[in-house]
Amino acid sequence: MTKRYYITTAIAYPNGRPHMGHAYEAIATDAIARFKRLDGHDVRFLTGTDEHGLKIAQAARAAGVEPRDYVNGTSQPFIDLDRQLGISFDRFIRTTDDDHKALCQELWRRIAAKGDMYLGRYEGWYSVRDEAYYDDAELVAAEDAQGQPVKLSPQGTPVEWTIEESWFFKLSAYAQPLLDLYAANPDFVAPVSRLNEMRAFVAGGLSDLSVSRTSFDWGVPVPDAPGHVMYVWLDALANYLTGAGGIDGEWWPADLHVIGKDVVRFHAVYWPAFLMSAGIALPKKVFGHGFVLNRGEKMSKSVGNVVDPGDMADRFGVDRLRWFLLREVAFGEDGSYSDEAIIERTNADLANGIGNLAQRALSMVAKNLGGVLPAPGPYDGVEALSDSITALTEAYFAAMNGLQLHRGLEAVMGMVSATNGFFAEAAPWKLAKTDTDAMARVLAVTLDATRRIVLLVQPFMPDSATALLDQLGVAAEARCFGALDTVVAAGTQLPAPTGVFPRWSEAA
RNA sequence: GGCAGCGUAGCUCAGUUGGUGAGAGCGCCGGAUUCAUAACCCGGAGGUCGGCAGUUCAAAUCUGCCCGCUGCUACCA
Repeated sequence: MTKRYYITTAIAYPNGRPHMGHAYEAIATDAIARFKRLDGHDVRFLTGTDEHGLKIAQAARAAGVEPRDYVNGTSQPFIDLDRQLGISFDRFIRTTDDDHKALCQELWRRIAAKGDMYLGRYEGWYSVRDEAYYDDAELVAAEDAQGQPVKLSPQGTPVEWTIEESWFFKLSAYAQPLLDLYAANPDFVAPVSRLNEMRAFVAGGLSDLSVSRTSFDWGVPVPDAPGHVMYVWLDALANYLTGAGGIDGEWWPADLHVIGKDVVRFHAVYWPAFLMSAGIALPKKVFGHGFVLNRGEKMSKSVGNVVDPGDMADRFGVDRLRWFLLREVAFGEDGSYSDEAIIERTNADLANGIGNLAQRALSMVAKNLGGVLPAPGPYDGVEALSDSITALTEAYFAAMNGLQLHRGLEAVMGMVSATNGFFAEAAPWKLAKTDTDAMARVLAVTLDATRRIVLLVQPFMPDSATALLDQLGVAAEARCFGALDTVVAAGTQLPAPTGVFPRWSEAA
């Protein structure tokens, strides 16, 4: 029976254009999904957009269109970006999808049936103009026409203390169950620093959660409660169930929710509490990745450093961008990107490293052996190389299974370095003049090491890896990790080699 | 304010329970080489291990204080 693996990204809020953070999360999650597929799992990969809520309704109104039409337009760029970046999702869910809305209501009914929903009052500073509540801390001090001090919303509109009817979820009842969950399964939230934060937060006591609103209607209607729409997070989190095939979906529970560090609480506290209440299994793991910053700064229009990830991919190439983000940024930590850093990193790793390794060995086979792949055989350093490759392959799998994507690539680069070292030491270009049999063996050993390297790099750079595997004569059915030890048969005719990773020069 | 973490070569970071002269990658400089995408290979320079004071025969590694940074959280107004 094939192992199954259900992985998700957070769903994006399409009230603007996708930015680098979306691209980063999609790429990282895609790499994990591809890794699992190559590792023999039957994978379900879900991503999408979170289309309900007040802000969308406001944006639609500002644009003079219906919310539904508005999100039809704004979710499309996210889909387009995913396709451009080679994101191998199985479903792009939109919370406005009919099956999702039905599921939300079913989830609500289950929670209500458990007795965890009650009607109460939600109080706060409300701006009629904005149709929004604000925290005390968000208000700004100002003066009215009489010079009296008043508080205004961040938009400068008047606010008044307002009480509205709201359904509440008995989150307070789940503090201990959540603490038990963290204790029994310390891997539930990663990195561990996030788990510790959640534990501290929950240990401090939980208040019940307001999970419906009557002040706007762009959301999923609460069953049997006219005028109420669901709290957007309840709606949004439920997408993982919808994407699993329904409330008792075949893909549930999820193996991994990949999310940004800013929404860890929703996924590590609220979500499991909702699920426990509804009597549904919990996801296995929640991973909060860091943010990628443009030259270490948050993108902002005033700083003028807003970067369109699609433009970036066009300029550098999708695989270069994917490689950079996953190799340079420690997965789970914040990272920084810039043109210079991307060029430097990818030139070093891809052009000088993997690409050059493949090219130097392949071109010798082409020139000296008519492009016919020779058989590997003994030579000084072959065993040491083999040992090194084996150890680093293990390191790669350990890192990948532990979601240390950057460590996985570090191991791969170690393999590249070891292979280049072997090649330089054996100097097959000298053997070409003295011992062509030895030369052939050395080239074959080098190419097989290269084959292993490229196999492992597939989750990160699917297109480039495919091109390289074609050049290495690797059959389409011999590209999964189960075929790592399947050496390409000697005598295979290889195509004429062409560089896959051209060196980036400033002239370009 | 509380809790947690961090501050090590230009950059990103490793550095088990304190103990050979403090490391890796990238960048930089030099050498060698020519199969290859001026790449690869070899070597080198460069660090008060945030600061101060302690504990110890011995501290980047332990303790205290200080400075700076980050995350979570609370509160005042």
